[in-house]
Amino acid sequence: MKELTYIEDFLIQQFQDDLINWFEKEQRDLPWRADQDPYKVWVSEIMLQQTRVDTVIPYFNNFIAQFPSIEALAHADEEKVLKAWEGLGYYSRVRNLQSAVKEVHESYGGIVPNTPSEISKLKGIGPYTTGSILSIAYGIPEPAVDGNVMRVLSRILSIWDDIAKPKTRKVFEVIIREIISKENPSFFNQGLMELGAIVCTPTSPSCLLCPVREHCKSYMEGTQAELPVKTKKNSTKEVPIVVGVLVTNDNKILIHKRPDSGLLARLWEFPNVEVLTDVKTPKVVLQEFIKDSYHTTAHIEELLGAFQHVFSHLTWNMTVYEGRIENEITENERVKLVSIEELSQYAFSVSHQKIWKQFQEKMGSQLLS
DNA sequence: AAGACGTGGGC
DNA sequence: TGCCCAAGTCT
Repeated sequence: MKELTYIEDFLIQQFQDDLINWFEKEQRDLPWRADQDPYKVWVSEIMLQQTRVDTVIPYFNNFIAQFPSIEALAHADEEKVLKAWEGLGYYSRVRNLQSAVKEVHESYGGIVPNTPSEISKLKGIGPYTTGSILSIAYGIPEPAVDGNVMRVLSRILSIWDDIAKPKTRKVFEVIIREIISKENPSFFNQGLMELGAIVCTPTSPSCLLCPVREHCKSYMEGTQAELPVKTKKNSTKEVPIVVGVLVTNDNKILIHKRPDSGLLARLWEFPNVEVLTDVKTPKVVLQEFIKDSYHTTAHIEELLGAFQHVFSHLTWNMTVYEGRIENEITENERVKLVSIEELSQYAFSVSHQKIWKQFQEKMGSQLLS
């Protein structure tokens, strides 16, 4: 295997010892490190996907307090689960997590499986999460190759493959299988990630503080700032959206649940529609949308504001109006009229939370509950 | 393989 | 301000 030419003169045993000793001494005190409960390891690994540690900590504590076990999450109301994830992003993660937890509860007697083939069949568990759960919760020497690991190893071994390419992950998995500690795969994998998080950072790595500096080829060559090679993605598309915060005569707010798949699936939001024309004004587009969707006439009062919301792959250019509607809307699974207090029980995306905040600031005391 | 899928922080 | 990033997975 040509990948292994990277480690022909690599001191594996000494590298493992240096890395693991450093991790034992310097690891951060994080809530998911209190024990190795496979369920908690699992929840933390899902939350940490593409998400910063500091962001995850309060979500993790709250989530485990509400859903402390496989059984608790398996039986939980999806609405409450989504609410516990509100603001974390990538919401399909939590729907897949609950779905997989139900599968473990029903098909594995509530025990997280400990083989790569079984665990990787669960929804939301890909190659990285398979390796992280198996190594951290069960001490099984499987590679857990994430962005940190690719960055750290590309520097240590001077690997110039583009880490943005899907196939590059496999190169690192082959190498990890050769160099992973069979005695302590948990600390080996976590050590590599921790090193990437606090020492071998994307920009300006702290090489002088690095416990494995003497093993690092790019440090020897002075190329650590050029690695890893990572091609960048395309810029995002802009989508104009018009939104209405609509209040009934008895001060209820109209909210709408998003579809079961796609962007922000199953989250709640204020009525909105993409503005596909530049002939009609956003206000007119909104009025027609409300008439078609809810069979009621809205009296759009004034502009609440206009702002941008940037996602990873697109940007919403939002125009937000406030308005009044007659109290004759038929509620159903996806359309509800809620009081101000009730509204806080529903999970909203951040963009619509911002809208609600603006609305409350503007309306202030006018809306008494 | 490449694009969908969120958000907040750092420079 | 704008761009890149942060413990990926699914289609």
